[in-house]
Amino acid sequence: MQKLVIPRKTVYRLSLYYRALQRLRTNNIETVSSAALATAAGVKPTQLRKDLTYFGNFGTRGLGYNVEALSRRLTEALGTTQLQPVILVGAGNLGSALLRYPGFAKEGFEVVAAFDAKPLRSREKELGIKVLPMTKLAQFVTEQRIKMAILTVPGNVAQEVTNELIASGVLAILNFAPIILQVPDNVVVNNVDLAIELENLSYFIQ
Amino acid sequence: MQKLVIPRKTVYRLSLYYRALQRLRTNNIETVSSAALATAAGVKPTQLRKDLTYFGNFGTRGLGYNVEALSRRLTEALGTTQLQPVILVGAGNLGSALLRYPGFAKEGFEVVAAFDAKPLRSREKELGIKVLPMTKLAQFVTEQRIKMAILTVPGNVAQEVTNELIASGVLAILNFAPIILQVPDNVVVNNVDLAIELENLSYFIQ
DNA sequence: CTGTGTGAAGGCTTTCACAGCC
DNA sequence: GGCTGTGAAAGCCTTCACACAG
Repeated sequence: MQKLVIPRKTVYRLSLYYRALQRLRTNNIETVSSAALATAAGVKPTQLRKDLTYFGNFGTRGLGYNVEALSRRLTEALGTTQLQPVILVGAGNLGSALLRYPGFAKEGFEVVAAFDAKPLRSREKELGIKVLPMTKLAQFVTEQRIKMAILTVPGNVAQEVTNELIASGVLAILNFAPIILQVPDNVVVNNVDLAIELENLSYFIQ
Repeated sequence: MQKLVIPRKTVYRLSLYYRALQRLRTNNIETVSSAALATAAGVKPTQLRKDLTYFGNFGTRGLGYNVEALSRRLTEALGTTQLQPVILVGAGNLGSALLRYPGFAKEGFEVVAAFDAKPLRSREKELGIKVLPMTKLAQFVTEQRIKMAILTVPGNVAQEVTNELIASGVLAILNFAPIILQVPDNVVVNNVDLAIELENLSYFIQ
């Protein structure tokens, strides 16, 4: 399966489809048309169908898609079949909140450890997880073969921490720091910048 | 100025440029080349220049851009010249963290009120803001002419709350609920879905 | 007759190549 | 010489139109 051929945007939408399918599953719906699923995912039906053809033909003409089967195929494609361990670096305001956020576990990610320059912060409420000092970071990542990290450190140390993560073997970073991280080609970064999202909205309501 | 001509992606990148410019400003750098600014913003120099031409010519050939002037022009374009009041709906884990998050204020947004179905939660630590019951939402939005809202309610009530926001006059929503909101054409929604971002990363490290 | 699968067309963005100005 | 500004080309993604299967 040559996954390099699949457009980035398609991959992103696969997650949207998967989400929508989960809702259908909990409602015990067995079959869904591209029109219905597309609406739930916020895209056009033709786009949904086109996206799915990158992975094969799962639909039944005249009927639609089997929710269960399509759902399973998407987890395979996304690589979320087995639980993926993740670490979180920077247990400040945002970091702590994310540790308590149930959304990750629900989607198959387990935050296995958190790191902070001042690990004593952990007192402030059971986060349900150990907060380790930064000095333990490299060893932990290497030994546990961690591949994914959530980065919620201040912008001025983000690049430095990133370098350490990459040196230890991390391949994917979800970055909340308001900085463009410089990383080698084999490392993927997704940026979530809350202030920029607001700023962007602000443009459209002028 | 016909702003409808400007590509969405360009608008988004303007924020990145603005960010990078702020850093240069604090370092008292007066002039910057498209190459340097592009690197800081994570884009190609030609793209940066192309993006800027949508707003006019600010560069000096052979020299670069004046940091101060370009910076000012970008705030104008983005509509962040004056402080924009924002409300937050849903003061749970994530919502509370965002209330304490300094990033918004730093970029010119003031969260003027928070709303929650169970406003008593507010006790849990001074959030530095009143948490009002949902019953006060419509009146507040109307009276204060609020245009922007951050939505951090559970997915199953997100659409319902959205309808209320829109009916009261909100035009832009930063949505953290894992749902595609159905809104009229004159309303803008930006989605931030943390689980999907992780899922997306997971695909690329297979 | 309904709804998928898909080559082809269309539209949008990015990148190139180079003219133009300091 | 250095760096911006920009039409033109290339690339990418979305949408259309319709063949085809149940």
